[in-house]
Amino acid sequence: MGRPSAPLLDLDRITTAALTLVEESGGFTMPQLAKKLKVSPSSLYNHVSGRDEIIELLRGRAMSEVAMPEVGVPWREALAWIARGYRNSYGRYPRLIPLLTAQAVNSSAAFGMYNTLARVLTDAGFVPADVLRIITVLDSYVLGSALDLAAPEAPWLSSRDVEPELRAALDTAGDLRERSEDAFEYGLRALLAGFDPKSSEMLEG
Amino acid sequence: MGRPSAPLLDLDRITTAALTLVEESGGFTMPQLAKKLKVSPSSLYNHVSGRDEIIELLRGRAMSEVAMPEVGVPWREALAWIARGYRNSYGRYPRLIPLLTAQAVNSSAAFGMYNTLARVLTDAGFVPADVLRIITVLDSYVLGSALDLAAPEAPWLSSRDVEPELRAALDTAGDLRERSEDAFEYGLRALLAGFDPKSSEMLEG
DNA sequence: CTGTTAAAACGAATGTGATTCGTTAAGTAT
DNA sequence: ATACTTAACGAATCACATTCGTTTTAACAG
Repeated sequence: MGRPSAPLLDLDRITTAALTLVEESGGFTMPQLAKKLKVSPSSLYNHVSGRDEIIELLRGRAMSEVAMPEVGVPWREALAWIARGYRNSYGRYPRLIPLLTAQAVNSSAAFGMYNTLARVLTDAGFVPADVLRIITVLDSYVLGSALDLAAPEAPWLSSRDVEPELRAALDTAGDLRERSEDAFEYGLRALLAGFDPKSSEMLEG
Repeated sequence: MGRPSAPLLDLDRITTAALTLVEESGGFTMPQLAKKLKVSPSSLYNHVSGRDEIIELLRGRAMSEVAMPEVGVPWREALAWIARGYRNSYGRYPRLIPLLTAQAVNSSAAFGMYNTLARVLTDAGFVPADVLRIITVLDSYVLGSALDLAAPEAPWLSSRDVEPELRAALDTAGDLRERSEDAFEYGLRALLAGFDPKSSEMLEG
């Protein structure tokens, strides 16, 4: 065939097609991706170094939608804002999470967020050690919540060795998205209430 | 060769060898596994249905070491105990996490833990909806913390677009294991302090 | 224009990995 | 002993990621 008049591929189209495949089937392969783009698998290598780079593009796409809070808002609100944005960016594409966690992070998209978090927390009066702790905690919590969202519904309902207390709890549940969202807000409230710059100052003198 | 006098394989040996490979190299393939067991790849299929079953065996192995708290301990202590045990069971084999999160859960090992959590929380006075929320939150937090532990050290140190507040926070950090452990305890304390059966009653009654 | 270079597609080939199948030999129950 | 099952093997299949050599065309320099 040779080079076409108008390029058939670019990073944006590749990313979009890959994301569609991931949402549809929970994964993607190079042949599938090529087929969706009406192109041969080897053509993809004219634009990306390999499959791993496509995964990093997907990470970037997911992270690109996280908005930072304005300056001046109270620190708890700022933290809540960032955490929600971070989680929502993953929540939009839940089946992407297992792919992203299987590979080391190469996207610099996360750094803007970490910087903002550090500034907000420092201004709030937390000592540096606690700033690091809180950033780590929020990061873990958001990622874990996103994973929960990606989990299948099944295990909660299937088994028969469920005792009454657990049964009662499970019976209050709506669908996965709703339950996950609800639990996320509940835990976020608890976390933020548990963070306290006062005790941070006291510990270090 | 034909059938050997003493069986060369069993589930335990397969699981142990796979776990060793995962810890050494972050993953395993059937040929690698077979080689480590001095056996041909196809022989493995006499004992397991496929690679996925081996991953479930690994999940079971990791979970088997979680101890439940005695009855009668205050609910916050009981929760902390379970959360730590759950996390440690993953923390022992950090490189296993990405494998486990990439696949749906089939192991029933988690149910004992969920049942215990539900009983403890119900006895503490939480309404069923909050019981479910707290279980979900703890599950997410522990899994997220384990993932954090599996992450590579690199990204924190490499980049140069790190602002002063973040820089100061990062400079307080020891090695990954220590930092992760420290942050986990910090967040767990915050979470537990933020949970309150009193407000649980008020909202519904 | 015209000739050169780079870009972007292709098909064929390679190597690895998971899994299946037919065969063989050793244990086990009748 | 005979028949059945278990557990190994080697060969074969299929899917996938990636590389390479080739071809066609776009962009550009003279």
